[in-house]
Amino acid sequence: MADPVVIGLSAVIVAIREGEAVVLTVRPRDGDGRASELAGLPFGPFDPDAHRTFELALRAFVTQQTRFDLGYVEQLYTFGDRGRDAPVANMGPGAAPSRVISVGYLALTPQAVDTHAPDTEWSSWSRFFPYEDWRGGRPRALAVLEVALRRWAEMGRGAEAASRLARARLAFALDGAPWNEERVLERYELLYEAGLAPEAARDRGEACGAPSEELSAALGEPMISDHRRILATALSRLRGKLKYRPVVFELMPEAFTLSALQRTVEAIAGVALHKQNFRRALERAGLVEGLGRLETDTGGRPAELFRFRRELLSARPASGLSLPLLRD
Amino acid sequence: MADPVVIGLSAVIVAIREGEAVVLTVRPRDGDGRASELAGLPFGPFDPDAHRTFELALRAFVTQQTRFDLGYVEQLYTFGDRGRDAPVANMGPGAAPSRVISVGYLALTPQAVDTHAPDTEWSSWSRFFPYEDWRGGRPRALAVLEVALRRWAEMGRGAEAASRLARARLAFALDGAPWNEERVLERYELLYEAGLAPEAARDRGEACGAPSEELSAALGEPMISDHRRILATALSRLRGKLKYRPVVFELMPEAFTLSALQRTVEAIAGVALHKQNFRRALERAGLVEGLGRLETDTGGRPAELFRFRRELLSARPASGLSLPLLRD
DNA sequence: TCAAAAGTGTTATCCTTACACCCATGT
DNA sequence: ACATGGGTGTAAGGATAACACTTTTGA
Repeated sequence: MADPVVIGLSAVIVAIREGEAVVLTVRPRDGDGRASELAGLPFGPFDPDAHRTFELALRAFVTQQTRFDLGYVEQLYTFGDRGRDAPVANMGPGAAPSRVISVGYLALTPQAVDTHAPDTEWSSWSRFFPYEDWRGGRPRALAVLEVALRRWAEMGRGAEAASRLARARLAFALDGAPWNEERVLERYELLYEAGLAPEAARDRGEACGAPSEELSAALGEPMISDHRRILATALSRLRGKLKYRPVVFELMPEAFTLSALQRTVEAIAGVALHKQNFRRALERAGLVEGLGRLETDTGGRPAELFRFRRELLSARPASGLSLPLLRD
Repeated sequence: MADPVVIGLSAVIVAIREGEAVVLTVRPRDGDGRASELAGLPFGPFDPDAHRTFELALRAFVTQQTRFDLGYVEQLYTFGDRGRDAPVANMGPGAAPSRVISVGYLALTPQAVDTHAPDTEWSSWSRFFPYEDWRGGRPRALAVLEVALRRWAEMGRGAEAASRLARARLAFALDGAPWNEERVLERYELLYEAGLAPEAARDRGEACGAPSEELSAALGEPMISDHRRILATALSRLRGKLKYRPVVFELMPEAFTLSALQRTVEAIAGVALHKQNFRRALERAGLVEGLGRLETDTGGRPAELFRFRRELLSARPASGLSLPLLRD
């Protein structure tokens, strides 16, 4: 009756490095030891006999695979749709399973330590989602995508065309629609549905009709199997959670300046924030406490160092940060 | 290496009935056809060959098991910890799997139709979580739990005692701490950890030290395997989501009065709301549109009927409702 | 002395909260 | 007439968004 299934675990491990949000990626090797062309997330099979919980299993294999110790971890989503490439985990020569289900996890860490593990590196978000960064104003990639999306919309029959256009407008802030930074997954899925994301053609088993260099760059780099979908899910979740839970601090060192905190929030949310209003909101929330010490090498006037009042986590329905947008 | 695992699907199907939030429960039968003493959620094995996605599989088995068609569905969480009873799904006489992983889903439906399926019924939340309903002020069950929780806290050694007390205070609004309706899962897990929830003793394989009638009633009815945990996850998610996505409307009929809408929100959130402010917030959000028609059998002045402007779902970053609390 | 980045003050506006009151129907 | 529930107005206080300005360092 119900066939057994193999469970895989995938980890989106996020850190901040030089003001950019980065993700730990790997290049898995095939049987002949050749590294894959595409990057992927750290992933591994879940062995129910060896581990009591998913989370323990995840921590174990990530440490083993990337020599990296996870801190904050949360479950994201369980991906099980057919029609997407199954992860090619190294499961030895047992009976090949008919289906791989993967449980995605989001992990946050305060320092993007170089792991020196083979085939492992920190990659910027924008490598995979070049259109998600609005810190410097509307990203150029969007102009390129807009053309392709409109063409796709026009190809719809009857009411389909209008509906496609409406969805594209909303997701990608076309024709003056407001940008919503949380809808990362929606945008990725639209690009997938429109057949623009290279993964779509690959999953259908078709050769992709090589898009222009420019369009390829605007779409971002594809990843192994459904890993870019998992990454999009992680970014959506993280951008949303930022606002109602104090998760940013999991990405910060013990002591930090308010500007560094703001740059971190901006890197995650992909939008520029209003300095004073950001600080006022922080202060009102009481999330942070001055240390009296100063950071001197800021390039200008020294900045006071602050710490997250971690004790609040257990002491209050601690809320997240508001994102006072900076208009441009 | 990685042993295969069987995946089960569980559904928390929520509706509103006579102003109460209700959940579809079943009483599974064992081999001899005897119905279980405990209620459970509808659940079934996931057959990867028969179904392309989890969601399709879920819809199919729920319809088959309860004769009920699901509308709104979202994935909740994937539960895989060892140490909790595995669901006893009817999987025929194949090789017994070593572990069952269950993917929980939340479903919302506008009418609590009687399904007339055998062993299936609509149960009020409060049967399983009597302390979660603050609509009529602080629930009496909390006074009973408070005594038991303080006893548990005192049993901790050293700093453990203080930490237990602090956690209990926050989760259960003791000593003047504010009530946070979203922390349903946290409360359930605290009761489980404290050994108060009957499931805890059962999972440890111990006989439970029969608590008083009164305490039992305050703790709520236990469920099969980890279903009460799944239910708590669902309630937490739903209470949170209410505030940032217009999900309530999935529980309403096409046309409804504003009071009925408010009663629905109150039933889900378990708190009483301020009428005028609730309406003002609704109006500002523009979520709802008057139909001009009136509902006459209200018991007083007839009320105008409204409809949810469903077109907004695709047209805007539609937000949820604010919960303007009514203080008492 | 100037650039660069830190940090402060102030205002108009909007939203939230809280109060009290009027309206239309059935019995 | 009155009980019951539907529906409205308005003012105080707090949060947000937007403005421009001062301070402290290194080069």
